[in-house]
Amino acid sequence: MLEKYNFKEIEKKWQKIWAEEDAFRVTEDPDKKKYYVLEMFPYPSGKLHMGHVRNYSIGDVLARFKTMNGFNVLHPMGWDGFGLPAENAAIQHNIAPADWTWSNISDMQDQLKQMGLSYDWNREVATCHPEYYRWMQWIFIQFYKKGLAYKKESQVNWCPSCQTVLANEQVVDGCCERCKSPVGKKDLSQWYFKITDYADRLLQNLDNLPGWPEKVKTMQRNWIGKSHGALATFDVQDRDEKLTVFTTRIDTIYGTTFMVLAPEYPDVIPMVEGTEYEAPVREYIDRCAHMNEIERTSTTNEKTGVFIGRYAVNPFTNKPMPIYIADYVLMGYGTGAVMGVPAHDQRDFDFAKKFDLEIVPVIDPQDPDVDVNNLTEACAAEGIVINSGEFNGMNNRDAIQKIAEVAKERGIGEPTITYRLRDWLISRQRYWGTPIPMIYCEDCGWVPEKEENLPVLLPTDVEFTGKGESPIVTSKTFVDTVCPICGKPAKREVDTMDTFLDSSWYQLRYCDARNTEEAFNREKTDYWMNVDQYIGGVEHAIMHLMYARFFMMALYDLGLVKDEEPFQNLLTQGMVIKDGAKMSKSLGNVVSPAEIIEKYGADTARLFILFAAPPERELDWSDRGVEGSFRFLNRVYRIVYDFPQKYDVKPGAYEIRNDADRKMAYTLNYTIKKVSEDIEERFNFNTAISAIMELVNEMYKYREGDVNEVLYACAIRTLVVLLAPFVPHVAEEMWEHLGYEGRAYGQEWPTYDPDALQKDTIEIMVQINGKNKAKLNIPGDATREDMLQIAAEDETIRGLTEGKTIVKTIAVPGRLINIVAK
RNA sequence: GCCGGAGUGGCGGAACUGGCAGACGCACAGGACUUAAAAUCCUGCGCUCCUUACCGAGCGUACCGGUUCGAUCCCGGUCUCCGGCACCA
Repeated sequence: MLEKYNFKEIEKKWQKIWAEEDAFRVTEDPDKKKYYVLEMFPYPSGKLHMGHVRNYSIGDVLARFKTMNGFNVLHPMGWDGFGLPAENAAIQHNIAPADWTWSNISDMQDQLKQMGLSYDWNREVATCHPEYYRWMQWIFIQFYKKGLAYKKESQVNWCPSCQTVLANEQVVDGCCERCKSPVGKKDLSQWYFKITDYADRLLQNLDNLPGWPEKVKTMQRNWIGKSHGALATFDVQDRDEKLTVFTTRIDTIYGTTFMVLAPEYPDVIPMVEGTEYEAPVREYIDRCAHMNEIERTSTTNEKTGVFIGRYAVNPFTNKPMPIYIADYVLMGYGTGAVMGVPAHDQRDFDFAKKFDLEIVPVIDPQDPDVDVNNLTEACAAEGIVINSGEFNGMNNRDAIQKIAEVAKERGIGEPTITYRLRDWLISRQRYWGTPIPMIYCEDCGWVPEKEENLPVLLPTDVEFTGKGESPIVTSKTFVDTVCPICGKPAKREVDTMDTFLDSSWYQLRYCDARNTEEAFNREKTDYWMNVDQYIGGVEHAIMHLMYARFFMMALYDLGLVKDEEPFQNLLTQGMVIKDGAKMSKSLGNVVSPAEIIEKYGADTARLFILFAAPPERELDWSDRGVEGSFRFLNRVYRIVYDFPQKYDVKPGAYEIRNDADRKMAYTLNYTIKKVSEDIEERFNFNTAISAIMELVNEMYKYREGDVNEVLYACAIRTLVVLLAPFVPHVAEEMWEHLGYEGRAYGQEWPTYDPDALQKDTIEIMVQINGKNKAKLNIPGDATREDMLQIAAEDETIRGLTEGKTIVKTIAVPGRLINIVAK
């Protein structure tokens, strides 16, 4: 070990040793308790950013800590290799997406290795590798056979810039989640997964995930959007059609004065054909069809719509009510038809005002501020039912139950549950993704490729045009094939899978990454799964984390895994920001991990990022703060470097000779306790590190005095071991310098001596009427009675209470005394 | 609009179960070492007031109120910020 902390040489040296020793390889060991730490794998953009550094530093501390605590730790890493940027690179720079991606993977792997992360690289996966997507295709076929995958023609979200369809989850504020372009509509035949079959399980199981942040669970609950209500069926006057609506407020059905259908509602055209209403209705439908998501859902209250010339009959009042089409009704939710109750729904109220429709109040909130016969806005409050025949006088809550029951008896409705969640559209009109292993035969229809023929390889003879069709259609070798059933000429599906499929099961593949016979071996996944701790950004709260849960449930139903949930505990780390804003090129506040590692080393980068904030919170990057962490490592390095020159002593049982020894031993044991608990129970690495800093400060003070060499040797040794999970390179260097066997990382995590934490005398606070007034030294084991007696005999305290009547005294052992005096 | 979360010095943050608010670090100031600087080491560092100084007093965890011997923590209300959902019937 050199006198000066030369991080570059140290880090290079130890990374080489770890690689040579294959130090982090793990295998299943039924005799050891397992622990599976997983960080969300990156998209191989080619460059590591600070978010990655934070994510992987957190995971690495945990993995190393658990290993030192005797667990058999699975800590893998891989690449979410498919995706659009590779294809854009192909269009812009004429590079094959595969070449671009593999080169990025290689670069990023180097960067990760420079961080000294304890990954078992033997288990590395890349979703764009044929040996991975082969099993992705296999899983798709199992889902298909189970009836979970289907192809359907429908109106889909279309990103005009990415030239592909998007899942519902990928449309954010009416814009493409990736490129922010306004999303349009398009009629296409696409593959879907029946995630809606799992809506209730996805929702229910959230209650069994105490290790997940409440925030993420709430977001998923909102997204699934379970809603209790009722269906009610209305006859159309002089027609055979019936209109069924979904409502959560069947108690207001007597207040229905009109009906509204979504413009896409299938029965609209037959109802207007050949009438004077046909032309305006067709025009309105056409106008809606050409609006993009933003125009369509703009939240201005200005309602538009067209009367279709037909009337529906209210089954409870038998009154005819005009039927409209209007774009505020959405085809994708409920039934695409709603009953208009202007008195009690603001949207219906706005619509009624605009089209001069009748407003009939049916709930009286019994509020003096509300005149139900002269409403200026819809009244959604609860109250007493009025104008509703036999139901008058009921509380509206009871009426919801009662009217639904009566409707069911009369065959005009029933209670029902609706979800906001839609089926998952998984087709993408893109090249760089897993080919959907389906074949279309004129005679047999859609047929899966034979499993022994997998993988269906991505063709390389394609042209990247950037037009609205999968580039794979340009391949001369891919499309034409034969039907796996009848052997006639047939055509392959040219669309690829949404990349979120690839990342929905990678945690299973890591358990058995090199298996060429099956996606994963059941025994191995039974040993390693579930993931004990999953770590990643909160931006994946809905999409990735819900898709992965769905996959796991479906695989469970297929009998392939033992649990329904993939991730036992979830930690969502906060963003790394700088100067109060997200790091971005446009703001020019991007700090590159490569620069920091070059200037200070990986250990400093890791230490700072863990020290600056607790993991869930945003982390404000500070260049000065990094220097502080670097200074601390230098300080540690020096105190360890100085050690053998002064004392040729090994740690062992130490004797406490004086107060200084006692204080040193206390700090040492307290630090072990604090660091262990902070990592284990709270993931508060910031306070764990600050405790180690305090230990170092104490050691600097202690070594100035009369040193108990055995105690001091213990402190030095413990310091290095405690630091090993955080700053692995320099910890190993110091360990080696101290002349110990093995590796710091191979040591057992230290335990503390509870006796050393017992103090003979402690200082407690004395309060008078709740205000701090004095301090008192008392024996550490003083009881409540002892404390009160000591206080009563103390002159200072007598002085403070002189002339006052003591009303009450409170004593909390080890903490304080409070005297209430008048 | 509905549902979450947060608000503490100049800054990042700490206070874990209602018990000394501000640990640790950054920044800043002063000192030691040095020909000098860097590095390092030591000291101080919430605000206001009193005091030559020592000592001390008051205020203080977004704001208003409550419970309690005692509140950053519990309860009620208000404000602000962040996140999610949203013409979802």
